[in-house]
Amino acid sequence: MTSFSFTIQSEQGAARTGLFATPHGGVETPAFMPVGTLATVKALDPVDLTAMGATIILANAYHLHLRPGDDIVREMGGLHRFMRWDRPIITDSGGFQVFSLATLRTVTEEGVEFQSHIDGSRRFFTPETVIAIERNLGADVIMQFDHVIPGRSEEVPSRDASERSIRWAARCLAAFERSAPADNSGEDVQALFPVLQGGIHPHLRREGARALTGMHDWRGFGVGGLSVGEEKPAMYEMIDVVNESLPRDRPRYLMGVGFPEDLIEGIRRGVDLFDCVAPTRMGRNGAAFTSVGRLNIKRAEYRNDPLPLDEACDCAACARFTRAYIRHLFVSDEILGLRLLSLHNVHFLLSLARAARREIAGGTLDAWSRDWLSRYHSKAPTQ
RNA sequence: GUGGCUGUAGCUCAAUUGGUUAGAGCACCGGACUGUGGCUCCGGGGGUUGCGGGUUCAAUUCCCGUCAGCCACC
Repeated sequence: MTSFSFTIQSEQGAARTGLFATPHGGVETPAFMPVGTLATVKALDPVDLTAMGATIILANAYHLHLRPGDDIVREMGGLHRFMRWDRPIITDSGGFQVFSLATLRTVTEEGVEFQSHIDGSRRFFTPETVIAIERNLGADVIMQFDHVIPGRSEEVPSRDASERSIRWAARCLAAFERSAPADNSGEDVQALFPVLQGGIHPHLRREGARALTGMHDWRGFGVGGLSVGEEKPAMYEMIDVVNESLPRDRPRYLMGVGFPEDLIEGIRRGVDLFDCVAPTRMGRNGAAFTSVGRLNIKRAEYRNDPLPLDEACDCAACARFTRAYIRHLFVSDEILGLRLLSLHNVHFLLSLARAARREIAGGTLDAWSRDWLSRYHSKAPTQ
């Protein structure tokens, strides 16, 4: 198994299971990747993540460049050694920050000038500087610098951002190839993924896919610019379009998604990799995913509830703690509460992806996902 | 015992010196969060203005009494 090979193992409809190989080990797909923007999945230890079965996590080049600095990370032996995570890592480029920190940046063809949200200093990011940062960080998969805009954008701005992202993909690729290890045994220890943009416009997605696939034999593809404010049906339609437009034998990474229902819908449409802040962010804000829907642990009704968060869950939090206790922790602002809900939510998405892999392999994905969604939307995790 | 000050939402305080339906922050009760703000945002419930009288078209506001807390002085 060579580095970054992707082997499809079973298929059902558009959905598939596979094995994505990296220098730090293989990733069974479809997979959910917990987000560790600052080289930490907030509130969780790598030991926790390993125990839950996480095989790959995401970090962020923009944030780590600002603090502690990608030079520091490199000096400390790279991201894996720095944070003590020896399995695969992907770094996002900062393209999403072009969207999320829109009030703090100026976009030009050359690149993006950010005003640091930490100290106000001005930092100019280009496809070339971002690749240098991601080389220093040393993740297995690195994402191109792209231009993300709001999901409901009209055709003109969508085309503008999409075409700029394609030009930046070419510049990232050139910088990536220039910086490939010289003493090589032939193979780069990192893989660069482009990011397909195009908003909610099917023809822009198709044109973008054609341009990217014609540019290079990429090891995988990011699908970006979704889950950024557009309606869910539009997002699902775009996933369908992308699934038909991208090469079948490469992993497809739907960036920033998602909620449990989005994982199911994405997997059914052929997505292989997901990342999302939802489990940890919502966990810190008191929301737990359960098999019968979302549960807000701060609600008064759980004050004396002896049940676990989710009776169908076998995570470390559900195995030991009651809703009443975790609610108490939240109401009292105790940090263990954040940790337990983060743990539970990440476990929830990891086991959801695990279950989906099993169902695809067994050819039962359709019925299973229908039942799963029906139960999830059935309301009332109380009783 | 005498004099003074203060009593408004669970808490801390507003209310243009008598003028619509007494407001705000926090707390409480709900909701939102998708390539990360333990952030933030959006809704909601809650007051016989210590109590009892009086003056007035109108009282949280002025007057009398009373209760409670605090301060000062015998």
